[in-house]
Amino acid sequence: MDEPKPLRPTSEATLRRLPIYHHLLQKRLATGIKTISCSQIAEELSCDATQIRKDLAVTGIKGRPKVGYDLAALILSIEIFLGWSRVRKAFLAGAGHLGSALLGYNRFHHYGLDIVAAFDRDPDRVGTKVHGREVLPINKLAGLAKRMRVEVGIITVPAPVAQEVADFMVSGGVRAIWNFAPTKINVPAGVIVQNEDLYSSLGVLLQKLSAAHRLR
Amino acid sequence: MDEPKPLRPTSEATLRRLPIYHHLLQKRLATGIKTISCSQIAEELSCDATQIRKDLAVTGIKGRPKVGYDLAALILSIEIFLGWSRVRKAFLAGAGHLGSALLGYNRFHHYGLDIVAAFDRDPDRVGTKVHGREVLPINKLAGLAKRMRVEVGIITVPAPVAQEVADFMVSGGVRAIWNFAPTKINVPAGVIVQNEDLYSSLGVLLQKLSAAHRLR
DNA sequence: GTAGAATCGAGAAATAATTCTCTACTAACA
DNA sequence: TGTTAGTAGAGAATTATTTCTCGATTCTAC
Repeated sequence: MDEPKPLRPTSEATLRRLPIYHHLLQKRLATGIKTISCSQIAEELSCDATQIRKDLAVTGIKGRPKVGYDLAALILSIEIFLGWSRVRKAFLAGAGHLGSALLGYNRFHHYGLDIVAAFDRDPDRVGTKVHGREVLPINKLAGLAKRMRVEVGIITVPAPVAQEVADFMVSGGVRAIWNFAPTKINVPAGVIVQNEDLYSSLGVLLQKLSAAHRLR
Repeated sequence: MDEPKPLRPTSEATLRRLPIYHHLLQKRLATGIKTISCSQIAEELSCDATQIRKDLAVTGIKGRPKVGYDLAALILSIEIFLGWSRVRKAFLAGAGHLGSALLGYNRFHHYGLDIVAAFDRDPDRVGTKVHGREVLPINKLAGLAKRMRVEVGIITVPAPVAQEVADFMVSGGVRAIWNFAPTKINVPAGVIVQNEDLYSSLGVLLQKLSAAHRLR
């Protein structure tokens, strides 16, 4: 079980598809089947079988001709590759609507993430509980992150204060930031930022809708 | 002001970047400046100026050498291209944590979307109000969508019921679906689906974090 | 005016991603 | 014990995307 040693990092497109396969595979595992082939996955997701084969290859899994992959082994292989097998502690900053929704996702720990505390600047929110986690004042974030060795930060504050919050996280030793604020945040080299801009998705959706209108 | 006539549809990568430029441009507009160049945007977002120039070109905007683009015109050009200038009605299905959070976004109508009603299957939720919108029973969705000429559907229900909800939306004449459920939904040709899988984003983030660990 | 610096825009080159093709292997079946 | 059909895996070909290069344009300063 030697780790794949990628000279170049895996492409973002592949990384985004792996969780989609994972969802499907788990659904299939529940039905009791033991193996699955790329052609079957491709059929189900209406995409190309070769692409799936290449995607799965990055996780280091080996399949057998005429049979496919061992389902349980494949799921595990994806989980290990994506880093879901080791649960990492996360702090969430911004206990508004979206932040609360994320705190309500109680399956994140199956996907490698444990949101251990929430932070907010609003004194009315501080001290309340959201889905079982107490909301702490934002100025405690950096110190606590360092003490608790928190690796991941989640930003759900408004855009104008996102950079400030990111700076707190970085100074607390956070190594990866999941940024839901629609703004660029600057971090030192080595800190990973994953932007999650709802307006970008909405833009894609509505542009396609507009383009479809235009064609008729 | 002739529309750009793309032989091929604009790439998803470009569509995703346009809203990011839009955010920055609006921030700059507030400072009172009148024009902006690709090099300035590139500097701010730490990316390539040529890429920005090509991205902006798809909207049909024209710039002037040595000056750049007229800021207000550029913002408008992006908004028109993305379909944000015409507000479309949307129904949201699934008034749970995430659904409520989306209903709380009160700026969507600036981005071409007006969520006019929410639907849910849970009788305890039906009849309550979430951020000013009454929650209606899911079996009314299709009929109302047709009557109100709703064009967009937002799915924030659990994965196992996502397909069923999508079918309701399609039968109600919805032409584009924003799917937050981590599962594939099947729709007839011509209906646009934009998947928004949080677990995919999380996968990207955590894999990069794991890979960074492995390198040390 | 004229020179120089900055920028757009278009096409070429380089890079990355996807899809195609072929070979070798495995299981089921006659 | 062949024979056949289905599949993984590797590499080639194709396609898409990003980056580079260069000429044309326009503003600023002298």
